[in-house]
Amino acid sequence: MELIQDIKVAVDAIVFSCTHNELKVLLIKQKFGSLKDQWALVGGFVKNNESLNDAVNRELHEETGIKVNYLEQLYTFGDRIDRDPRFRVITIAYFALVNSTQFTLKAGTDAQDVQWFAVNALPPLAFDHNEIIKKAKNRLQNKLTYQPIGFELLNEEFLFSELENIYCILLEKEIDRRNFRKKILSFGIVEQTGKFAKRTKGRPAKLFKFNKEKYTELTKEGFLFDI
Amino acid sequence: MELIQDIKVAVDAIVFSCTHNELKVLLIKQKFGSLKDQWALVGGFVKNNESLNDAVNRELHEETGIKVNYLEQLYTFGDRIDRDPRFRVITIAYFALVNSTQFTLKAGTDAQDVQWFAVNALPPLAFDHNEIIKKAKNRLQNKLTYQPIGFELLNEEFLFSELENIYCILLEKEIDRRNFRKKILSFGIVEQTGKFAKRTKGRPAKLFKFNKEKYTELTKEGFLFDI
DNA sequence: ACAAAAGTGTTAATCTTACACCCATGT
DNA sequence: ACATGGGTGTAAGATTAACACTTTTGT
Repeated sequence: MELIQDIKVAVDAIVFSCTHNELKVLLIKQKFGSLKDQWALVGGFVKNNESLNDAVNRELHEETGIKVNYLEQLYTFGDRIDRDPRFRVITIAYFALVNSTQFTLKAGTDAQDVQWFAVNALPPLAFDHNEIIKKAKNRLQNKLTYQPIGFELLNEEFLFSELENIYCILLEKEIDRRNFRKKILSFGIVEQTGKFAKRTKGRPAKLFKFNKEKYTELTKEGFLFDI
Repeated sequence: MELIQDIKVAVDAIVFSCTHNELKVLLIKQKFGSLKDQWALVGGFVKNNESLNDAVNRELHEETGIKVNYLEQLYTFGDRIDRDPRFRVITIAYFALVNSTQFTLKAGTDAQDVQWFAVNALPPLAFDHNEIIKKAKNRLQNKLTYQPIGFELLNEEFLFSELENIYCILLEKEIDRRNFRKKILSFGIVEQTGKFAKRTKGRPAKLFKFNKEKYTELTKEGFLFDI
């Protein structure tokens, strides 16, 4: 290389949750810097002695304090060389799933504000973040059909109607309640807890939980989750 | 950021082909530098004013001169901070498919040697390249079942037996010839050319080709390729 | 005429889809 | 007793899987 390389490396997290029958994404507005007053994904620059994974987790912790149930690398955005107008930045985007009922949002020290936004009604975001979220949503929808990640958006103990709802909302289509239940149960990776949800209306509903160990084990034997 | 960020950004390409009933990957041995005398993936540092995509294509061109049929971003490796002992490097890995009968290998200016290696019998490679190839092979196997990329390893005009062979080898399992043909043809994305392959033994075989436009069109209507 | 690879159809089994009524509880 | 959401079974249709013989050519 003739010139010294001068490319900054950032990470960004697309944090999804599902509430009020909508898929939501977590955005922050920063107090200082070029992103002041602009909604953006949670993220920041990677430190020299920090793995990429550590970097996302640190940013998530510093800026929002949430605990994610699932995190995976999505894609590295670095084809538009002016995606950040200040200087050349590539960003490694991660997508995360959380159960948003498990905590209340509190803005971190650098953040002016943190909020959930419906993915289908986003404001204009910093840089190429709208595009990044689009890609993440796409990956989430695909992945949902061939990996049991829907559970990560729910409480550890959940109702079948809640699980069904996740699939309805995220895949944006109707699902037959009976067939869905039959299929999921036939996999043998969801089990009854023996408990019932107290409710104010209707028949009390059984609480279920996802058996991740069982799933891992079945996967080794060639089992394929497929909705 | 307190300190100046000092992370180098590289790209690497895992180039697959399929010959002699084996999945092969393209490796190079460099003339100079720390990689002298060690087999490694095609790759190198990204230039300041160059997109990631351009960087891979440039490296492929400079180091090997091959023309790939398919290229997609695989994963960004940056969790082991000492994966390159010299300094911190993250690499964005791309996986590529080529039809290796379309050209003969010639080492580029910086390369001492370029060769195809059977994926199941690799020598020890530079850095974490063995691990990267493992991930790429995995992705290839998965993708093969839900996207029509097998064609990218073949000539534009191919025999059904060749296509079948690709699937057998890459998925490492037996395939029923009759069912396979029926299924592929039922998709309507493969068509006869009207030509026949000259051959020295056995009945002459029809030449087929993949209709990519048709596939793109069908995809828009919700068609899912699935083997 | 034989060896080699290509081409082809049917049937049983499995999986998927569509569909509607009863159940347990709170008010 | 009624409103609400939970729970369940069956039959028709579609898809997949298993399986073996005939065809065309070169030698």
